[in-house]
Amino acid sequence: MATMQDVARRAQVSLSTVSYALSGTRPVSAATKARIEAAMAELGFQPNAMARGLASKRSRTLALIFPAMELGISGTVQEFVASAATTARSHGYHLVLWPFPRDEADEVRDLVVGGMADGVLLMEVCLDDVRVDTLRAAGVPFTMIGRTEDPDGLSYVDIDFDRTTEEAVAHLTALGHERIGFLNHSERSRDEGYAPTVRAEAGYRAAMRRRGLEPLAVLCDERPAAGRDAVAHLLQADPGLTAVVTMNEMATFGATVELQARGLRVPDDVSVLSIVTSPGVAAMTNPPLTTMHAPGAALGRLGVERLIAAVEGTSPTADPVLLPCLLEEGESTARASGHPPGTR
Amino acid sequence: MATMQDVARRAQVSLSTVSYALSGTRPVSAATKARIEAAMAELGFQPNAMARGLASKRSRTLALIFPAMELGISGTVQEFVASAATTARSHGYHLVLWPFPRDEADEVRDLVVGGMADGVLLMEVCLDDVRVDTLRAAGVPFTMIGRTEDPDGLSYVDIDFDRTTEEAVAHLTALGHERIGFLNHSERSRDEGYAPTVRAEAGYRAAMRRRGLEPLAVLCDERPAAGRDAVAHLLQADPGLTAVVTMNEMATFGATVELQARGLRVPDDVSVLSIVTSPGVAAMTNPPLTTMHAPGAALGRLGVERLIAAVEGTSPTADPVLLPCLLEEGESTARASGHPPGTR
DNA sequence: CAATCACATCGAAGCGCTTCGACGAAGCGC
DNA sequence: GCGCTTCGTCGAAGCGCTTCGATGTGATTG
Repeated sequence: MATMQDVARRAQVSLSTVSYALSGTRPVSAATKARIEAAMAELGFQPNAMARGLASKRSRTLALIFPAMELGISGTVQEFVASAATTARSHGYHLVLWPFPRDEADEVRDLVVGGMADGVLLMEVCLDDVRVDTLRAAGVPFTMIGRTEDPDGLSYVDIDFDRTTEEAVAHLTALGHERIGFLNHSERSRDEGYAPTVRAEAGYRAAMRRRGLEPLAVLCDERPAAGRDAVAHLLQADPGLTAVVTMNEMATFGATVELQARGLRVPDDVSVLSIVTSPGVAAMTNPPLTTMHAPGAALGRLGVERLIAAVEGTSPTADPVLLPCLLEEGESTARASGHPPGTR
Repeated sequence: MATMQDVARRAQVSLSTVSYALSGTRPVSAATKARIEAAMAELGFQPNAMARGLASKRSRTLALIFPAMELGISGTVQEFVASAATTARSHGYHLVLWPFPRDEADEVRDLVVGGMADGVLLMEVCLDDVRVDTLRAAGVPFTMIGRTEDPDGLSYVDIDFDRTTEEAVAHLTALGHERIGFLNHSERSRDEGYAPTVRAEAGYRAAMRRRGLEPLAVLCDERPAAGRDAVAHLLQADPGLTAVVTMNEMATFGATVELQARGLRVPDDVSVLSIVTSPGVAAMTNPPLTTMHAPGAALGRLGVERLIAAVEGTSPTADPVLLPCLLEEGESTARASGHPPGTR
């Protein structure tokens, strides 16, 4: 490959001038710059990332750590990745996804210590996450997507589960619903400290209590069949249920089927509101779901911006961000039917 | 951070000896090596990847290019990634996922030209893929997951669609089925040159014809509702259908529902065989699907091994690999019912 | 018109590592 | 006891870039 030296010779300037022309670090006259650019084009010059990284002590690469093997990659994550990659690029960074099991915190740290990445975006953060401690101890710049139990002083972006569940319940009560169930993620996810499972249920319970309503929540595996069972449980606990908030896409598929199998029409008899939903999921059921979809793209952009701020050490520490999911009207929620509760 | 020079001083050896101790390129006495290792541990030494890369002209990184924003990341891809990452690591490489839209072939090339990666794993290769031409022209080592229309001379690993569809049809005919439909991916995927859509249908048709059976295939969007419509079409075209081979997970969910909605029991009246399936999908329907699941893990391992061979230039060009999907008995296929065709 | 000042450019010193040739000290056969 | 090889180690030369201080050149000023 052509080196900068080759370009310099060809453009009849010194090596350093080529560097300045490329980086804009110092002024270069228009004529010189034009010659340099011509030389680069003729030689098909491509700067060597390693040499650049060694000299500048920056790789201009951000590592998005994702535990590929452990949890599914949902549509939300895709929106997130696409937006994060675009944002990184517009700031002159590469965004790469680096697969690491959650327990390999040291390896993640060494990526940055060894100079392969300038900073780390941590996905699937759980309430108590070793990686956070390791990275903090090593002074590695990082931003969490999600947050630990006590994220004070850390850089993060996350879904605002309190507000999302509050708005979900508000949407349903505005339609006259009072007996509203909650279909959560799995018990396993909760036991592993998966934060959404915990935070969303807490938010839902609070939202119900604030209105003097009785919360009714079930955990449920991420399978359609489990969703059917979960609906059965909910209806057994309260046969007068008129609405369900779900935060479990696979289970939601089963849930709507089970409701219909029991002769309960959606939304005429029971409303279904799917929260923290991936794009495209709404269209997958019949009727199309009313959803509150996760702000994946916004989180991707904001997460990268925060990480870059941390890497470049410009802003002291940008404030954390909490974004609610956004309501998107489908056809699975409607005004509560007139049935007095429990008489159906 | 501590440098190799620091380690050398502390261990009272020269810099080069440290390097040899670390790489094993030249023999180092046990005593010296022990001192060096102690020094490294005390200093928390972590070699600088950029310096190493600059000096050795190798990044020891492989880039898995994936068009994140365009197609979903299925369970198969996850198996694939996990296995590829593990294999890469066991050979001393990092595997990173690099999100690039399919049309940014130049950027992909520049990753390697610029030294950020030593080679490229190309996912979601379609029949006519610009990236392949660009990479080949630049002499960049790469291996395809999938293959172009005419992949001669290129390094690739792929699903053996001919054998998979042949075995799918064989499985069903062995059960006495003769009227077997095929539920394919979407028309859009075919128009974009998505290879599986084309190859699987061709394989299915050939397998049917070999047996003197009439093929009946439909394209179908990747949504459950579309799967329901597709089944309706198939049954309209041949009301005597007793089995369906599906290669479209989302549509398969809808397909089983539609069959049951029409009073056709699975598998008693109609068998469903889902091919090129992700792990875990089988359990998502009722009854659990009989599947032929995609050999994601094997492809990941083999793909990385081939790429490393190309990068290191050891083997001339490892032979391409084609692997069939593996049959996994579920409860959605059974012996054809006794109905004379069309009399149901 | 000498002193001053931007501006554009250059040369050289690293960044932290790999790798090559060289070299001293043993160990060997004869 | 001599040359010879082998083993373990060292010093130095880069890899291709960024960046700092220095320098030359006109234009600007009192």
